[in-house]
Amino acid sequence: MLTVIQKEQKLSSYSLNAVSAEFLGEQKEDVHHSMIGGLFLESADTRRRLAVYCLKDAYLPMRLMEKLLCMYNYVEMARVTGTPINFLLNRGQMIKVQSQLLRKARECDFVMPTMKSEASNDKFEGATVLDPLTGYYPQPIATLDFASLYPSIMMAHNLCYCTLLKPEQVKDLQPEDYTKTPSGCYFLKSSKRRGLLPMILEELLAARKRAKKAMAEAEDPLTKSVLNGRQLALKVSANSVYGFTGATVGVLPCLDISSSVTAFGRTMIDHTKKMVEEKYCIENGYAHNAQVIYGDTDSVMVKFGVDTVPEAMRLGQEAADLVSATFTKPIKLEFEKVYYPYLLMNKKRYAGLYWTSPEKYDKLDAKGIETVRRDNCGLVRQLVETSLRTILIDGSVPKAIEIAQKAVSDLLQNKIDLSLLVITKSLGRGAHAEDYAVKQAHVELAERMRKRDPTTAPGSGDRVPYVIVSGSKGAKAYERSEDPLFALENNLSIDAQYYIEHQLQLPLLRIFGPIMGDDSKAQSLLFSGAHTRKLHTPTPQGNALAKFVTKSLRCMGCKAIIKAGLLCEHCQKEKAADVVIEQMQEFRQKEEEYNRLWTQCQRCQGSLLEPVICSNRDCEIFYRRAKARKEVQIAQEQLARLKLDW
DNA sequence: GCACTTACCTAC
DNA sequence: TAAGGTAGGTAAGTGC
Repeated sequence: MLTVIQKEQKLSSYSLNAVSAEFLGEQKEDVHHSMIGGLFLESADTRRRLAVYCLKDAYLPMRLMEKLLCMYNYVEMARVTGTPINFLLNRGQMIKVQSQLLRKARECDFVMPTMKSEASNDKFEGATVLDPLTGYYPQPIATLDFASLYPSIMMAHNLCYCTLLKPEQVKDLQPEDYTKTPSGCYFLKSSKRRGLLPMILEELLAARKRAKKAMAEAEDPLTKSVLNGRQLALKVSANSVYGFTGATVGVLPCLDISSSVTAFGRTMIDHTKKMVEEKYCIENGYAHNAQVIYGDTDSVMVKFGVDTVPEAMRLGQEAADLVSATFTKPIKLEFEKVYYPYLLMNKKRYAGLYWTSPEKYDKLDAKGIETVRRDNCGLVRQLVETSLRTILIDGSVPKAIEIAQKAVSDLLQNKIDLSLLVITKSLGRGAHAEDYAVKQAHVELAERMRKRDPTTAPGSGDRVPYVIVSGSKGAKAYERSEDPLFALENNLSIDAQYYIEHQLQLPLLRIFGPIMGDDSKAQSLLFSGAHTRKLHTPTPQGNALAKFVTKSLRCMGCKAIIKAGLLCEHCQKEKAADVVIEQMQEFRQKEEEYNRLWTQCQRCQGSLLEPVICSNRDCEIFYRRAKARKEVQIAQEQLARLKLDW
């Protein structure tokens, strides 16, 4: 489950405790490793406690697996791509494309060449990001998107290994038999020969359509979000087909395909921008000149100049249809949503209220800014989020300023919960300081933690949580980073000034600046004045810091802070553990049901590990014979009777 | 103080 | 060993 969660979810922590809290609203019955020996030896009661801790650690991943519909989604992916489930877990995207390619190749009587690929650094030009006309837009902005741009390009132009032509081959062909791509490569048209990649993409997109439909029909929000995960996984799989052709470290790179795909994409976004701006202008009888204020890869944001959401939607829809008609099938430009109001901060950074129906907005959508980045502390994320909400939804800049000022003042008075000041960054590469060219706060901290206790220090790929504590003047941030728990235990004080100048200031100014139309005014309102004066009666640091303790470090009975374990001495007698055992018995029943469903031999109902055929020799022989004599059909009928979707 | 590089994380 | 792609913003360290 760790592998599954790390692959599928973007979280600040991947500990069993954090993940369970996120998806199940439950936590571990934690016992610090130093206590295990003592608990085991002491008495039956303490051994029971130890057992409960172990059981719950086993129980939580099972619950996660069930809640996230892992089996359903992985079985679906395994079937669609023809890839074993353990490959889906332990390997990357390429194996899926390779499997599909092999399957399709056999179907079409091709063999796949074995390439002796030498590590090359060949790069190719990617997508266009239109220069943004940054600023705050109090009027509706319509967004037009190409649906699955890269896959649809490959399908529309029949791009594949088996349709790529060498320039000298082109001479013998009629012009209507091939396409020349904007990057100067030639491909055979589908009327001559259908490419394998386009066929694969069709299947992936059909599966995605099914998932989207199921998502729309689902009622439970979690099921909905899991099905959303599935359709996104299929989308990534479809995009990976393009990625696969461009992966020079892979088994079958073909940059003629990938660079043709991006080249088509570049011409398409330019064409779209031009067409929209040329059509929707005063000269053509419209009230305003439409303006494409931004666009990235497959999307354009259009300011039609109209004042209401319905008008923007109508024009957006019309424009999308108009542009779509100029492209080969299945390329399609879709009108998706209107942003109103819209704050465009920079390339790949914007926020706005997201409307898909004229009655009311769906949500506040934010891209690229601090609220969606895991390497910011909670305070910044929270403050940026509430500021945006207050400004975009309530329309009140003064109220937003008040909130921001309060945060600055709280920070200086040590009133901010330490958990909100924790920054996390992932430890890349070898995870040792010497592997890096420049010193960084989280890397240096990991190094120091390794010296303190090598068993618990973060390793390669882990996310390192840290806070910045006060230190000597002029000390670099990497010298003042500290493990939050260590800071708590040793009563280290937080460097409020650092958090103001290096965490809050610029993100807030980037929001308030464009909205107030004046950077220096925003600067002086937020970061100088009465609220920035540090009160002379500093709160004892212990109190402020003590707020930051994960739940697993609190007694389950009275919530007192304890170093490790389930219950403080005071509550030791309480039987909180019984609850866990009860829950587990309930789960046990579900598990049995689940086992029945998945692990019975289709012929003799014997048990087996993989849901195909058990190790009973007779069954195995039966199965192989059936297959050998092309009696698969019989097996399929049997399956159908058992209502299993083959 | 400034330009440049590196690392991280995101958008698509 | 196995590893989808490129574009791009931002913060902080480094070197002049």
